[in-house]
Amino acid sequence: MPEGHTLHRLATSLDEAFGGSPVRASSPQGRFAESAALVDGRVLERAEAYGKHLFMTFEDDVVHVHLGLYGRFDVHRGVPEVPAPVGQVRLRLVGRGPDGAAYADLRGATACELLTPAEREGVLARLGPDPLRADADPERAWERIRRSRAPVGGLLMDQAVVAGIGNVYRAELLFRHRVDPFRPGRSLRARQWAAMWDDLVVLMQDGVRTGRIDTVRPEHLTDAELGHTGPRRGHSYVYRRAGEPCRVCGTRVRTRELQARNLYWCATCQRRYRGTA
DNA sequence: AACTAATGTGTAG
DNA sequence: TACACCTTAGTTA
Repeated sequence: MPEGHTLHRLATSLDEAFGGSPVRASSPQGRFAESAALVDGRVLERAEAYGKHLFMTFEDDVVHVHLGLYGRFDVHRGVPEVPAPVGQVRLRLVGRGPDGAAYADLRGATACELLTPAEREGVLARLGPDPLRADADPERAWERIRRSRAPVGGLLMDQAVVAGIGNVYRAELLFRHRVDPFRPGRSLRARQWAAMWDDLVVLMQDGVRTGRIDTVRPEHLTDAELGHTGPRRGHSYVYRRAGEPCRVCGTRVRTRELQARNLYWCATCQRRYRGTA
């Protein structure tokens, strides 16, 4: 589930479980063993997320994690005893908080590496504004979008334009604003981008709160969906709904590969752009 | 039990 | 554009 909201959730969770205290770090799977040994027993000062990147700071050593497509970092707090690792655990952190023992297991990540603070800045320099950070400047994203001939559906996935958007937020944001994903960035208007950004901030903050991506307004949910209680996947307008009827107009949702990722959209609600920009 | 697809990114060609 | 990475949830048999 790793889009930006997942990483921000994770940073908070790691901070609460281990922040400010010494942690034991190890790599049961072995691929991060040397680096884990370097931070083992030291104080985790803080964990923070920028877009889909996670940084855990131990003085001048920064553990940089990127979950990629299928990585997970599961944090367990208040356990009576820390269990033996199950499966391929790249990095395990163990600590002790106010509510007992805590441990976290990282598996399947694309990146788990030790960086210097300067290298961390290098990673950050390649990222666009992150809607989940209070200091994010949507104008920086707009400057790229307004000058680009590339399809806006591709621009939104570019982490140098906006940091933290993935395939789900991309598809859903475009639908909610009735924007054709193939429209060139430069055909958008400033006011439209401002509205999309504001919406994205709310959607992603919701994602941080709930741990899922829910983008469908209540009036567009079925009675069955409204009545359903208990854990479930987030609802979407178009993401992974290829061939199903659009929740707004009933047209079958379409899908197509764009830059090696599955794009979903409703060709009726997101009317084809025919401008000359 | 076997098989597929996946919320991502980097590299090679 | 293709695929390597390396894991799991969901589907099919």
